[in-house]
Amino acid sequence: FKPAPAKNGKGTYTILMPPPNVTGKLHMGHALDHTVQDVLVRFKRMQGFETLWVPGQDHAGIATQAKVEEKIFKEEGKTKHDLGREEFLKRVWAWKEEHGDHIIEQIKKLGDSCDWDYFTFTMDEIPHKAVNKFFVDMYNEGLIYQDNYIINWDPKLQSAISDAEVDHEEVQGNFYHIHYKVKDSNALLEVATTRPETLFGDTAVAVNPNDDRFEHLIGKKAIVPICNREVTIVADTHVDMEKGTGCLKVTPGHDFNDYEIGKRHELEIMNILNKDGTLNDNAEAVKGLTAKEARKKTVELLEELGQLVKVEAHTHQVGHSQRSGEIVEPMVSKQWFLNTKEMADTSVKEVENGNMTFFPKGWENTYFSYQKNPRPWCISRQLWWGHQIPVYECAECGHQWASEETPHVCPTCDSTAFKQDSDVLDTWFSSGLFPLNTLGWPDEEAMKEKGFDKFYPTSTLVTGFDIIFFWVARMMMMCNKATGKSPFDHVYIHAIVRDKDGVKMSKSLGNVIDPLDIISKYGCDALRFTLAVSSGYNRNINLDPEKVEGYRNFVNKVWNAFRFIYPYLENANDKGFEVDDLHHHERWILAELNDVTKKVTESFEEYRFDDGCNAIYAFVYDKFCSWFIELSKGILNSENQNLKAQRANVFKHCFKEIMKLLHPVTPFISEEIWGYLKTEDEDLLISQEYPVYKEELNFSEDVYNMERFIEITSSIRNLRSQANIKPKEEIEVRFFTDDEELAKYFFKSRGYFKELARVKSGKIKDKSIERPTKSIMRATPHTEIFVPLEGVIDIHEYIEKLNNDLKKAEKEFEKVEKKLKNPKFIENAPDEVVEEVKGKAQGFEEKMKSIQNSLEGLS
RNA sequence: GGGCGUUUAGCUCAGCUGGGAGAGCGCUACCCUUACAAGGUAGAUGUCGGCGGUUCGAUCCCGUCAACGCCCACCA
Repeated sequence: FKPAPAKNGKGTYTILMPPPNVTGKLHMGHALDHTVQDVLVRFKRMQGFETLWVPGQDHAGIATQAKVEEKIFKEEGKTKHDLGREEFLKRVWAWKEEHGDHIIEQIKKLGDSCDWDYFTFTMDEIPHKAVNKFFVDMYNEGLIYQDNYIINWDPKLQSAISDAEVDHEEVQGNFYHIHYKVKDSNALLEVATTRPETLFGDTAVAVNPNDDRFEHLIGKKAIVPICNREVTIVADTHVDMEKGTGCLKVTPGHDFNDYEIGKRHELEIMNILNKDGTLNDNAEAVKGLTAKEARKKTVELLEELGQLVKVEAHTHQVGHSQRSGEIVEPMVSKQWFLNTKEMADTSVKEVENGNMTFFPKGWENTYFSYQKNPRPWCISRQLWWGHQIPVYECAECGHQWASEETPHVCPTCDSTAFKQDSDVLDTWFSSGLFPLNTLGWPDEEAMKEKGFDKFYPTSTLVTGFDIIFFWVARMMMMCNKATGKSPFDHVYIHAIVRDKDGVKMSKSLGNVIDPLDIISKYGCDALRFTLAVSSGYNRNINLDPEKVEGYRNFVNKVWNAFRFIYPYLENANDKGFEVDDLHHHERWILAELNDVTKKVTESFEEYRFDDGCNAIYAFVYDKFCSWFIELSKGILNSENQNLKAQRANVFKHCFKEIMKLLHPVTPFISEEIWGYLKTEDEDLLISQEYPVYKEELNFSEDVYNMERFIEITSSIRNLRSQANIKPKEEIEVRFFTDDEELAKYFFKSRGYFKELARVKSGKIKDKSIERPTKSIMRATPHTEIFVPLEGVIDIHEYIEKLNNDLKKAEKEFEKVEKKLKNPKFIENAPDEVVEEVKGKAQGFEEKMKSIQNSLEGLS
């Protein structure tokens, strides 16, 4: 799994594994994500690239801290504050040591061929250094700053969270219409709000400056009900005259819009909430209540005062914390921010100018939409588990500075009485540097050792669309800022795995499919093949275990095919084969193998795993097993040692190539079978060279003939089935064709018709000869096939069948004939298309004639 | 409110720059045929969401309508 020097003039190929959380448990999403990556890595490795797949793990600030807090409270009845920061962190590390490996062990069951020596935990020393370096650089550039700003507050976690961590969900609420009195006037302002309890934090009422209903009141004072505070009536264009009552209460401390209005009008910001989301002293009348309780109480008080005009039902979007599920409270608070304006610009440009490409391309839009209007990223979290913010403040002189290393004294006054900021950084701040820190950045020695210059920028990032902003965009921004280069060339966004009905899997719905269960039931290769064959440029994969079963059967088919061939391989002499000596069936299968090689390679290179896997499946199942093996049985069981040896050589060659083609997708079975096929000086399959398309193996004439052979054989079988002829019974068949070349080929293939369709004897004549009676027939565009009527068949049914065939042929004929009669078609269509259509018309006509003749003979 | 996507066989989906509609699963019939019944052989099934346009020709390009889904947005 370690990078080996590149071969065949190839370069390096690097993938970073999206690091699973320490608290994580393996799910289908991982299985898909890792299957795709492992397919790519094994494919590129075999192609000769110096290939590195870097695994890692994320410390997952909030999730981990919450888990450990819960455990301690359950077992000891203590909170983290009872233990203190230092002791609590010790406990988290202990938990991590004990349980952190769980998901890693699960991942290994998927067959990931990543280099575990590169394993990086986001709280390791190097990532810590990276975080500190990046932070300090940004701090010194002024891009990281501390500010009082309105942020999303999670009252349950009691921490700020970023905009991206807020999900808006539809909630059934009410529109409360409230009367605000106007000072020195009898006028009443009707204000509509969904959150009456925030009126305690109102510091203005706003109307649109162009709204003549309220024009005369602008600049006057309104009186906030219950607390009777006087606030100014301001004019602001943000107010929508059509919406609500056209009159807006302004709560700059607890609403993002109002905050902006407040800034424009220099309004006072009033905080009415405690950290746990309850109302504080500033809302005397509802103090200590939760927001929900306070809302009820406020409405009651308003009713008593006669200032509640009406209540209307209203559905609206309310922000919920992705982490805790709690309703998020906008709150003004002192936090650390990263100004991402320029970084976002750069990361957008990098995609626009093609330095980084999305597959499928459509995801660009999503990526852009997140970054066109970036707001400052709130990076501080009021948690303990994570990278503590490397900013220090001196108690003596008040100096604040950022430092990569823990300082000994204050740089301005030499005092030792300084304190580090107690907040930690958003987990994504360290994940955003993952492409750098996994390769040793910023430690020069580590960078050298890990080959930073060789492996950075990485090649492909494989992930789901849900973290395009969280992770992809942040890596683009931060890594570009740090190095001037985008962290990857390609981003492949794969689908989301859903249940068979297209419903997202969730614990509560009980529709979760556990990859480990699937593996133990059907095998890892079957799961991998299913996921790969389901992955292209699609957005959803509806995973039905029956589908996995189907591909398990395919893996089994491969095994059985090998089991059949294996004993014959002792005839092989490992000399390979001379192209000139090849039997036409051998040329055919080699040409087909050559084709599928090309198709698979091209498909994998553009992340069309569906196309690639389908191509292998069809080749192995239909071409190789159904036809080549069947066609070979005669030779394999014959006494002709030369032919047997050559066929064994071809078999061995094909099977080895098939194992190589399959290896990226089904590494287990292919490596196992390879063990029986390889020569002594050949190494493991994983390090073999991937098959390459060769022009000289493109035997198109043999492919053309074989297609005819298959067509005729199937037709004979069809007739047999129609006449209820016993499978073992041998029959006489007569062919009529005017194509001399074809006739020769059929004659040459007579032995194979016998083996595959139980044809006892067959005469090949041209169409001028009288057709046999007491027979049933089938027509192709070039050949008529007659089988004597042996069993009992329903003559009416047979006539109906012929009529059906005739109708089909007529329909097809009419279609092409219509084209040919259209002078504009002849004039405008390319010559080759016209020729093609002419050929088809002729073929259909022949077929029609054949069937008509036969029908006439029957009547 | 803004944006994006999807609509093709019973189900899940593929159809690249326009030129005779495909796969897997499922279904039907017959078969323990000497690798494979987790199999074999044969077979049935589509107004390519509706309407209009461009074109010699449209599943594919343009317009429009409809249904479904997703994302973003400051909770009046």
